[in-house]
Amino acid sequence: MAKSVARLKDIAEQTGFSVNTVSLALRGSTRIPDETRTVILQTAERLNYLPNQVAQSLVRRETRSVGLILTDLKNPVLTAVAQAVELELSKRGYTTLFATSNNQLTREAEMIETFRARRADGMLIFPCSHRQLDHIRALRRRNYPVVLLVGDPDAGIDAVCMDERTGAFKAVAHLINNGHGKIALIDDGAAQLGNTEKQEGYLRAHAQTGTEVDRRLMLDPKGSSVAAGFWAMDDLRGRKLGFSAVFAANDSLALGVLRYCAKHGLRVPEDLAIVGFDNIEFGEYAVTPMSTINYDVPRVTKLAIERVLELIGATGELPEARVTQVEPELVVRESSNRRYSTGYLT
Amino acid sequence: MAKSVARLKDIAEQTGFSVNTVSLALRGSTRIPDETRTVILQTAERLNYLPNQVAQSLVRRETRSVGLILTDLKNPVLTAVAQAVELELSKRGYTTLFATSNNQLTREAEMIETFRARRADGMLIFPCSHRQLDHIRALRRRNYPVVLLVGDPDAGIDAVCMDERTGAFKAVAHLINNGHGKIALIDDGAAQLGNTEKQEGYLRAHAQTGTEVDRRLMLDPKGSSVAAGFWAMDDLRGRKLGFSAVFAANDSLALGVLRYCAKHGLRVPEDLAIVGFDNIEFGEYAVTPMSTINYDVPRVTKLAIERVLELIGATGELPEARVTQVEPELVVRESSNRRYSTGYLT
DNA sequence: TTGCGCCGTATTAACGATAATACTACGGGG
DNA sequence: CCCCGTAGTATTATCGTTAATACGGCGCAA
Repeated sequence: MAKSVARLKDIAEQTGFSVNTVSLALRGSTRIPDETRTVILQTAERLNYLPNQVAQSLVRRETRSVGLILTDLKNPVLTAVAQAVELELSKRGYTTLFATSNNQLTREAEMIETFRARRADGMLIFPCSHRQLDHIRALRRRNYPVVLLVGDPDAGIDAVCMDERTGAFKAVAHLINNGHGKIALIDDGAAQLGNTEKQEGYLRAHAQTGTEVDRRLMLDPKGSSVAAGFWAMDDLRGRKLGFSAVFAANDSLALGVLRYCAKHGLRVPEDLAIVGFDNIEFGEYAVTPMSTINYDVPRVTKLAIERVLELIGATGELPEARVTQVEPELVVRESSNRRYSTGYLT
Repeated sequence: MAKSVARLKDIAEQTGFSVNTVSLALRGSTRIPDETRTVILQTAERLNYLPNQVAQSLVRRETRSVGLILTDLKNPVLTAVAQAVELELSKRGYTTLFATSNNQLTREAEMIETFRARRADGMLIFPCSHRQLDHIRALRRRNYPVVLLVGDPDAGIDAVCMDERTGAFKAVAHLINNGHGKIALIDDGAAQLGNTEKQEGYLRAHAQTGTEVDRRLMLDPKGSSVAAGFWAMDDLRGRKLGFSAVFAANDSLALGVLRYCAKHGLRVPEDLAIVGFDNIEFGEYAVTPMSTINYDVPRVTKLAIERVLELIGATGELPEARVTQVEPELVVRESSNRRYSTGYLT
């Protein structure tokens, strides 16, 4: 805390009024005549007075702060969420407390406790597992305002998120419609953390079109960096199963696949079609512009913040949990804009 | 703030001890016998007690929080800084208050005031202008611990940062050594905000090698997105000045240039050599891997946090401001790994 | 038996603000 | 001429915690 800052008491002493009068004057009470107010305001200005929000929080029993817990900032779309959340909250007079869980459940739980101790008025959480939510459910049960940024409709926790299942469905259906029969899936998280939404979309697209799934084409890249995508592609080719398209769970992975193709002389989309997820700028401006599923950051952010502020404003018991899933759009670019024609990769 | 949480008083009432005894017991004082402590701990557990950090902050006169103000999260390197800072601070028991200035000086000043009102123990700031620092200097003069993440050695404010001047120098010298004589500079910020470090490095490299500078090859892309790089390149080519290399102030811009080349059939590095800045993964794994200047995120983060905690820990007057510049390394990849041989672009 | 020390716990006063209530002087009405 | 309302300001309690000090009782030594 800054070494020695002016308090109401200091202004009181300098002006000869009581602490309470100073407080009232600074807050613009009508009970204080203009003359008195002017003296007080000038003194406050001179002393560079700024109300101590810690003390205010204590007495008002609200901190006007919201905790934001993300898994990781390597994914530019999470970054965009972080920035949008901060901007929107600050417009409404809230400060953002920020943390990343690094996809570790224990750290996620720790950060939740930290924010609870700091009495954040509410929290926005991108949980690392979409299934293991007991610690968060417990929070909600104690009437703590929480909004998740991924949605399990049955979790009993508020959520605002992209409908990943539908997004993945659209991506894979698009590939199938373009004549692809053997489509690889590069998706992390499904295995350890149970984040299976995209996988489910992938499977459902196959099912609805009567396309057979080769489960050996489904691969967990262990991470979601560009490098992970590169090595996932390397791994897939090593399996010699033949495939003509890849759906990657995010654009970083997809760009890794693209880089692999460039390095090994595979043409995109002629030899391999690629669709990513998130619609980051690096995909749009890749040397082969990347087809993808758009993540509607502004909309998700806006709805999530509105919801959490609604919960914060609720008196007594929290209202029933509500899950809002935003329908994602397919964005077709060069990396998948052709009907399948050449042979399967081997 | 969560609706109704257990307080020391609640534990006191349930156990029959006084508030103070409970407080001492929970903090592990030796004056409390084990028997008493056990009862109190169990009750605390049962009531899901968590100390109210707001109250603690008030009485301890420190919040154990640090404000982090960045310009923008579109640049992945700033993102990486944000994540590293948060992780490192949380290891040391500090919470990160987070804000972005969107490169607006007024918003930067606002966020500083917000954090000051919240009594953040210190601040780490990526200022939007490296020159207009009066508002920050004023903070420091009032003994507020601040560390900048860009360094002006003469600003009288602590700073830990990459030596951008030297970085730019290395990049441009590398291009000149490879035989390039006409090198474009794509660098935002220099014009409006006075962030001229990279430009200075660019000029110095020319001066030291006796290479003439054509100032018409220096361009402000107005922004630092991939798109901005793309259009900057478009603009440059429209000038018909002839040039064989580009140094871009960050990798996003450089990737935009790369995309432009792909779209217009220019080979990289044969027709155009490109060097970026920051060393982001998307550059490393671009279809033509991008030469760049490495931004040593872990080192900058570590030093900056150490310094701000040092300032926070200082008693009385703050020590003399100290500016630490980390020497950046040139990373040569495919986008510039050839001696200049073909003709100037026109 | 008296007194001293110490152990365990309670009481009181901060921290910096807000909020409810209490005073004081002045003016107007009965 | 006195009482009452009100404008302007002060006093006091409160938020949830920590810190300094106070207190009561017991054991032990003189």
